[in-house]
Amino acid sequence: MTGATIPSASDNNGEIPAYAARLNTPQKDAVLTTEGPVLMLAGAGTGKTAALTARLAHLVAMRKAWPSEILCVTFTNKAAREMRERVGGHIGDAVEGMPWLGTFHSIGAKMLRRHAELAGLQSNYTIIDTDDQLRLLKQLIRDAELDEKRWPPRQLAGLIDRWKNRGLNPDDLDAAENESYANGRGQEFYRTYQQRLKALNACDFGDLLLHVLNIFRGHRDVLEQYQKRFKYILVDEYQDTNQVQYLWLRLLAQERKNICVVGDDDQSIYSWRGAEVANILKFEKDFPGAKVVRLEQNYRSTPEILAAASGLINANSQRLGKELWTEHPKGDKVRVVGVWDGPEEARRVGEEIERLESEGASLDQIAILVRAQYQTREFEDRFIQIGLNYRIIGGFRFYERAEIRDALAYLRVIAQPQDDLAFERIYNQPKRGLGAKTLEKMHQYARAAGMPLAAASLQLADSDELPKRAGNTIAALMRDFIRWREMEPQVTPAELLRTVLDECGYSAMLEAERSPEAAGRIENLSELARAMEEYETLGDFLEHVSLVMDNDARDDEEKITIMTMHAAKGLEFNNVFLPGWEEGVFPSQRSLDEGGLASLEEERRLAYVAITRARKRCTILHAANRRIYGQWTSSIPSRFIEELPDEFIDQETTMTGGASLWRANWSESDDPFAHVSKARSDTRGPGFQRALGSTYNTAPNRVKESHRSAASFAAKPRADIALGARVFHDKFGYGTVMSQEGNKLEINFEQAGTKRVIDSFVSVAEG
DNA sequence: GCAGGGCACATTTTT
DNA sequence: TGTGCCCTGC
Repeated sequence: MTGATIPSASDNNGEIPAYAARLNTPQKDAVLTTEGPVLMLAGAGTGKTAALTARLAHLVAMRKAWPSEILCVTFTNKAAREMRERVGGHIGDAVEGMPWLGTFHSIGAKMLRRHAELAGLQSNYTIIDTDDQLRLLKQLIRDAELDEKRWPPRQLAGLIDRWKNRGLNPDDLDAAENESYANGRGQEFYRTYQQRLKALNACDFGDLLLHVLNIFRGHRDVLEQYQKRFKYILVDEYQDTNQVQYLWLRLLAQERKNICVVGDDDQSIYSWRGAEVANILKFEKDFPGAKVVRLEQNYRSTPEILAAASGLINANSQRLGKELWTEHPKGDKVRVVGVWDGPEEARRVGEEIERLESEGASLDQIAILVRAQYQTREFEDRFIQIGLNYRIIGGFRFYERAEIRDALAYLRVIAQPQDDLAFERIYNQPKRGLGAKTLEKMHQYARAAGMPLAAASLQLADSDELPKRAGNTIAALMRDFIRWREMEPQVTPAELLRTVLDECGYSAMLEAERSPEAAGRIENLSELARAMEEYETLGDFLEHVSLVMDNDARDDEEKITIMTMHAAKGLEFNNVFLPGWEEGVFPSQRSLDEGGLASLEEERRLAYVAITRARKRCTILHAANRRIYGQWTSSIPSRFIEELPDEFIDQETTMTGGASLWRANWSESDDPFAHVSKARSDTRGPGFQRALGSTYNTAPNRVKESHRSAASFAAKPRADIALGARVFHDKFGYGTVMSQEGNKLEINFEQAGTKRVIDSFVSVAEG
C-alpha cells in the first residue's frame, strides 16, 4: 500500500538518482554494491550516514526489497531517528513502512514480544531498567544473607551484564566465571535472577538480545522466518557491536549474506561496555568475499586537524588502516595550551570563548569535551561567574527522575500486576503509613502462596494478618488499582495517568509541599502526560518509555556545549576545547592501572574521536596542577600531546612567571641548566619541554619511547620514601615500595597486589 | 518514618 | 573535596 509512493530509479531514464548524485566514488561504490557482504570503513566525518541512507534508498528504488524487508540497526535512538529522517528525505512516506529500522534493543524487544512464550514470558512483559535491576539483585543478595559490602549488587549487575553481552546463559558459565562472584556463587545468582525476572514477567536490557538469540538458536523455524524476511541488513557503528549482537546478526545474515556494516575501528571507544573491535576486524573472515570500501575523504575538518588526529592514531597497533584527507583549505594549527592549574584552565577557555563570541561565532558551535564528568564542574563554576550560557549534556535523564519513575510504576502495576518491583516502589508513595513490617508480611505471604505482591496484598488485606489500619489502607489501594485497571482500556494513557496521579494522592502530596522543587516535579509530571498523548495504548507507551524516550531538551537559546568525549561521538562543532590532557586524567588513571596496552589504545582512540569533532579550531589544554579528590596534585602533560605531529600544532604556555614555580615541582634543583643533564638521562621528554615553552628547547625531536618516559618525567620524588619502605594507602592498605619514578610509586600491597600510585596518596607506615 | 552524622567512594554510558 | 548510602537515634 505504500508501494505507490516509492520512487523508482528507472523512472528517470538512466539519470543518476537524486540520492546518489552528491556521493563520491567510494560512497557510490558502497551504495551500488547491493549484493553480498559489504564492509564500509568510514573515517570520522566522511559522510557515512549519507552513504548508508543512500544505500537504503537505492535498495528500495531498485525494487530490491520492500522497506519492510530491510533490517537496519543502530545503537542509539538518536541515530535511528536521524536515519529515519534522512531516508524519509529520499523515499518519502515509504519510510513509514520500515518497522525494522531501529536500535538493537528496540528491534530485539519487538521480536521478543512476538515470541515471548518461547522465552518463558508473556508478550506484555516489562522492561526493567538498571535501577530496578539493582533493587532486585539487592533483594537476592540479602535473601542469601551475603554481605552487601563485600559483594556489592553493582558488581553482580556488572557481571550479569557482561555475561549477557557475551551471549552466555547461566548454564554456559565456566568455573572461572562462576568464581568471579561470592566465591563461586555467580552462576547461582545469575540463575536465580533470571528466574525472578521470569516470575515478574520482566526482562532487563541484556535479555532483549539474549532471549532473542536463544530463540533463534533453539527454534529454527523462527530463525528461518526472519532470515527469509530480511533481504538486506544494514548495521551502523559496527565497531561497537558486542558478542550477542554479533551472533544475532550472523545468524540473520547467514542465509542471504546481504549484510552491509559500517564502522570505524579507530572510533571504537566502548569496549568497557562489551563492544568488541574484533568484530569489525574479522568481518572479512566471517563473510568471505566481502567487498571492503574505505571512505577517507573528510568533509568536516581542516587539514591541520586531520593531520593531528591521524598522527595521534598512528601510534595505535591493530588498525585496519585509513588515511583521511580533505579538500578543505588550510586553517589554523591545533593549539596546545599549558596552564598553571584547573581554575586557570577554565578562565582561559572562558576568555577564548568570549573572544570567539565577539568575532561572531555562535555558542552552539563551541564545545568543551572532557574525559570525565567531574571535569565539567570547573567550567560550570567559571561560566556562571562570567555569565556565559552553557549546557551540560549527560547526567539525569528525564525518565530517571524520581517522580517520573513513581508515575511509571503506577502505570506498570496497572498494565502488568506481576510487576512487583513497580508495586514495591509505590505501595507507600505517597506516604500511606505503610512501613517495612507491612512489606515484609506481604513478601512472606506472596512467596508462600507463589503469587505476585499485588495479588498477595489484596488477599492479606482481607485477612487479619495485618494491623487493622494497614489492612484498610492496602484494601483501599487495591480497590483503586482494580478501578484503574478497568478504566485502562477505555481512556487514553494520558488521561489514565492524570486520573491516577489525582486519585492516589500524588499530586496532592506535591502541591502540599509548596517548594520550588515540588513545582518542578508537578511540571515534569504534566510533561509526562503530554508526552503520552501520542500513544494509543498503555503498553505502547511503556515500551517507548523504557527503550526510546530520551530527553534531548532542545532549547532555542545559544549555548556552549559541555560534555564527555564519549557523548560527543558523531557530533561536530566549529570550535572544540579539550581540557585536562594530563597523565592520570587523560589517559585516565584507571585505564593506565588496569587494562594495559589495550585500554591505553582505547584512550587514544577517544582522543582521536575528540579531535575529529572539530571543524575549524581545536584547542587542547593541560594544567600543571590539579585538584583531584580535594588533593592538589602536580601533573604532567598527557602522552597524547607528545604524539601529535609537531608541524600541525602550536604550543603555548601561560606560565611565564609561574614556570619557575612549576619547575620547582619536578626539578631537583633550581639550577636553570639542570634540565640538560636530566634530559640526557631521559627523565624528561619533549612534550614536557614544549609545555614549558621554547626557553628549554633542547630536544625538539620526538622520542620514540615517549610512552614509557611520559610517566617518568614526573614531579620531584618524596624524600621520606625509599625503595622497600613500608607505606600505607587509604584505599589499598599496607604495602612495600617496589619502584619509584618521580612522584609515582609502584607498590606491592599486601591485600590489593601491585598498584601504581602517586606518592602524595601514601603515608610512611610506622614501625 | 525521618533527619542527621559517619563512612566509603570516587571513568567513560546506551538501551 | 563532595556525594550518596547506611545506620542510628528520636
